[in-house]
Amino acid sequence: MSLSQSRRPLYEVKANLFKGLAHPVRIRLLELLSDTEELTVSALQAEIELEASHLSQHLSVLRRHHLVISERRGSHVFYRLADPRIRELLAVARALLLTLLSQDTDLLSAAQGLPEIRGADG
Amino acid sequence: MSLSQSRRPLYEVKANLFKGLAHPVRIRLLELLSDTEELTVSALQAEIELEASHLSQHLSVLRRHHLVISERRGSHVFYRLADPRIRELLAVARALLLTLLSQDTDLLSAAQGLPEIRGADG
DNA sequence: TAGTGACATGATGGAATCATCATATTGACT
DNA sequence: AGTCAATATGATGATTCCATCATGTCACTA
Repeated sequence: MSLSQSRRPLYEVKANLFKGLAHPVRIRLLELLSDTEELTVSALQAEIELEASHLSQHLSVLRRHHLVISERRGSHVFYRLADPRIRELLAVARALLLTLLSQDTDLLSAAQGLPEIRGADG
Repeated sequence: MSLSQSRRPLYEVKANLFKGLAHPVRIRLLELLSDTEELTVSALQAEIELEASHLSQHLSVLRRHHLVISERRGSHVFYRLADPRIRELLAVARALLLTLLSQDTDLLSAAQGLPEIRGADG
């Protein structure tokens, strides 16, 4: 079982990586961590204003995908990016999107009938 | 409605991008297109051995996310990457994964109880 | 314009993900 | 030990995504 993933073609693993990135809250969390090197859950929560358990679940997803590393020090848990390339990945994605957006202002608005954003009024 | 996406914070748009990438078949398609510049649906189908309509739906998703561009010439439809940065994005993702894999051989195997792969036996 | 090949779209059941709520664990302080 | 703050885990209904099948459209040829 341990190598079941490694045995799979790389694009399976890669899809899994992107799946871990495929949520606005998680993107936001990673970007916060891209800026600040290290943050506690409380600090993250203060930034994104999300219910604690909900935030914790997203952090859990990020951990499972090995995108972040958590470390408990005292009564707080500190999170940081698992690898600097993650920052790079987000940067490339941002650059790509800006290019696409400049090509077509409307871009993803039609994208799969954009699942309505909940909580954050657009 | 047209700018509803642009009005949203970039991480929403970015999550949407990653959502478009979050499927092994679509990753595979993009990688095929990364290698070959331009391919017909038939050619793609020959490579990935997928039911025509199923393939078409994934191509549809990629189109909606503006990741590929399709062009009909005669009785065939040609697909290519919408932007060279997409190739770059995949390359960064690959590099990141290789790093993570070397750090932890087991990597994503435990990731969210890896949704069993259907159709393609690993 | 009938027929065939190449793609695309629509509908449907099932799996996976998300948001919310309740509950459990861990550490600091008393 | 008891309590409170910080964080994580589990369960549930709603939404979204995926795979399969049936049908529809466009282009070429006869």
